[in-house]
Order: sequence, then structure tokens, then C-alpha cells
Amino acid sequence: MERKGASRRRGEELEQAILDAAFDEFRDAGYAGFTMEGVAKRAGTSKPVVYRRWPSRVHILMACIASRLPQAETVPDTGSIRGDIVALVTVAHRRMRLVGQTAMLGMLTDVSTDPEVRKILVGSLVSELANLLDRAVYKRAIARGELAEEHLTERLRRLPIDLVRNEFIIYGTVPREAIESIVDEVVLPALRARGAQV
Amino acid sequence: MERKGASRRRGEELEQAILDAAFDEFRDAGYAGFTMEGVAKRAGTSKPVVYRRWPSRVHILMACIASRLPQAETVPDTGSIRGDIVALVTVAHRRMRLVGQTAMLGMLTDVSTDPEVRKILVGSLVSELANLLDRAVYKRAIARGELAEEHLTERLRRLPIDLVRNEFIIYGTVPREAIESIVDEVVLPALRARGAQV
DNA sequence: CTCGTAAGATACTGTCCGTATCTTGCTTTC
DNA sequence: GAAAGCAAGATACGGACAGTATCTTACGAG
Repeated sequence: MERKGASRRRGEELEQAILDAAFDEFRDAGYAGFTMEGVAKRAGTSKPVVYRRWPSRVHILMACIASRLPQAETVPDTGSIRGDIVALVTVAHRRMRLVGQTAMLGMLTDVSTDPEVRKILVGSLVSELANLLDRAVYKRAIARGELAEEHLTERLRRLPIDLVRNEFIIYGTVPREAIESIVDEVVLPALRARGAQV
Repeated sequence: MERKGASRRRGEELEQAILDAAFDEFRDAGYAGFTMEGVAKRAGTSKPVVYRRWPSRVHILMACIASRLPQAETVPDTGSIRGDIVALVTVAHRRMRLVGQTAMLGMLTDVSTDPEVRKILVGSLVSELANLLDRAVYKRAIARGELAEEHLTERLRRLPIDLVRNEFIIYGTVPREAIESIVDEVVLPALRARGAQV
């Protein structure tokens, strides 16, 4: 099924075309309907070509989703830790919506029996947000004097992301009120309890 | 493949035998390896018999797992809300371990596109714990005077379970220290912030 | 021009879901 | 206690899809 009147693509060009096709397939067919045959057909190529680059369905799925997520999102400096955390959680939620609830769960499922693949997923979908939280929110709050390094435990560091992820995974949607209740009823009180002036 | 020297089972007896077989299949083959063929073979019957009772793979999976979870677990009255919450979270964690990380994720995935089935899952795996938390923990704390009804928001009501579920789903394990940091660094501070004397 | 590499086509194995069809044993009813 | 009916159980099938093997062919490098 070679594409008519077109030369064979190779290397980077072909790889991008397949990732594009994969993303279209993901968007149109959903997580469960995402098939290697569909990807190959959309890309105007064949399965072995796809398999030469990604060893399995879940690998290319993660790759195509990761490739579509904005790489270096920023969180505006709102002047207070509350505003910054709300902004961060909003960014996190936007990223999750790009992935989708079913796909997020599906990838976590696929990955849960394979530590190798798990690393890839956690690296591209989880760690990035955690770093952003540290860099863009906590560091600024420390500079402002609202927070001290020693107020932060590991748990508090990841608390906002844990809560919004849970909300998204279980309920599928995270309305504005949910974000605010997470921040005002849980995160800020927990920070204050350790001495933060927030 | 009718079992030799045995009369045909019917009704309740057959149903239980299939559920037993399903649970064995689940334990031995895991979530991904759980197949209807396997269940039928183990139960000494055939697929149509299984399909007459449960309309799909995920239905019987949920049914067999739910049937193996202790129905009415109790949370000991430890005399303080902290102890009670730790105990509740420990119970929740034990239930989750019985299900397993992969199966939990897998069921959530399967269910995420079908509100009908979702209700069944949420009813048997989520609501039960929420009720337990209300009945066994918050009610007693209110009776003790540590807590007042109006201190409790919806978010705080489900906070302990949300956090332990997240921990289990993402990290696969919830060690004692995690439980304690959840309770001491997050849940109790959040309750105190709303006026609870805990 | 030749040669090697990778693209692309095709077909195959294997697995499993869900269903259709048929036989047969058990139970109920007259 | 025979006939009728119902559900159990066997078997086989259609369809989808993962992943692989094999072959041909375009194309770039030298």
C-alpha cells in the first residue's frame, strides 16, 4: 500500500509521520481502539515498519502522547503560593485532559507489570510535573519567605499533584471548585501545619 | 468436557463454582491473563454457561473479586481519631492488596467508558470504604467531641481514602510510613484547620 | 553501476472475545 | 412415569488484533 506518487520516506521524516498517524489514531479510535494496523494504514506504511521503531503498542502510544504534550510549560508567578499552586494544578489538569482518563488508566495498567516501561511513563508524565512544582512554585515561595526548605516533606512536595491526579483518574474531571478545595482545604493547611506562612 | 461421575450443577451451586474458578484464574493468571476460556475450563464447564450469567469479561472479574472481599470489615475504636484513621486506612490498604494494583487499574480502565459498569465497580469497591470511614471514624470522633459535623467538607470526608488509593495505584505499595505521613502531615492538619480538636 | 539497508507488502501464527448451534441430562408437570 | 421444557455442556465459528517472518523493491552511498 505504498503511497502513490511519493518517494519513500526514511529516518526522521518517516518517524514523525508515524507519530502523527499514531496520534490521529489515538484521538479518533480512543485508547482501546488504538491498533498497530490502524497506525500503519494511516501513516501509509505497514506494521513491520512501525515495529522496527517501537517494540509494542504501549511504547508507541506513550511516545505519541508524550510527543504531543507541551514540553516546558510555565506557571505564572502570581505573587502568592496559593495562586501559584492553583496555577500549577491547573496546568497539571490541562496536561491530563490532553491524555484523557481512559488512556491514562490504560497506560498505567499496561505499565504496572513492567518496571522498564514504567520508568518511561513516569519520566514523561509524572516527574515533569513534580519538577515544575518544585521549580516554579516552592522555590518561589521560599524566595518570598512564605516557606522554608525544612517545611517541605516528600509527601507535601507531591501532594497537589497526587490529589489532582486522583481526582482526574477517579472522577474523570476536575472542575474549578475541586481545584480550590484541594488547595484551600488540604494543601495550604498541611503547609501551615509545618510552619509555613501562607 | 463434562466432569466425569458428577451430576450437572445448576443455579446457585454452578454460579458459585464459576466464581471460585474465576478467582483462581485471576490469582494464577493475573488480570491480563484472565480469560473466559480459562474460567470455563477451570469450572469444568463451557463459555456459554459463563456468558449466560455475566455479559462480559469485566463483569465476571468484578463479581469474583467483590465476592472475595470481606463484606463488613470493622475498624477498631482506638480512642482517638488519629488511631481510627490509621486503622481505617490500613483496612483500605488491605482491601486494595487483595485486588492488586494491576487489576484495580485494569478495572478502572475497562469501566471508564461505560457508566453502567462504573456504578457496579464504584459501589462495591469505593463506596463501601467511604461509608466505613463515615460510620466508624468520623461518627465516633463527633461523639468524642473531637470533631463537629460542620467541620467536615465533602473533600475531607474522602481525603484519607483518596490518598491511600492514589498511593496504591501509582506506587503499588503503601508502607506503614506512608500511612503515617498521610495521616499526620495531611489529614489531621486539614481537619484542625477547620476547627477540629484532634 | 553495484551493493547494502531499510521501506513496504503480504501472509501467517496465536490468542481471545463473544455467539450460534446442537446434543443431552435433569426437573417439572400432567 | 412419560412427555415436555429448560438449562448445561460441547463444539465450532467469525472477527479482531498482537506480533513475526519473508519477500520484493526503492533509494542512497560509495
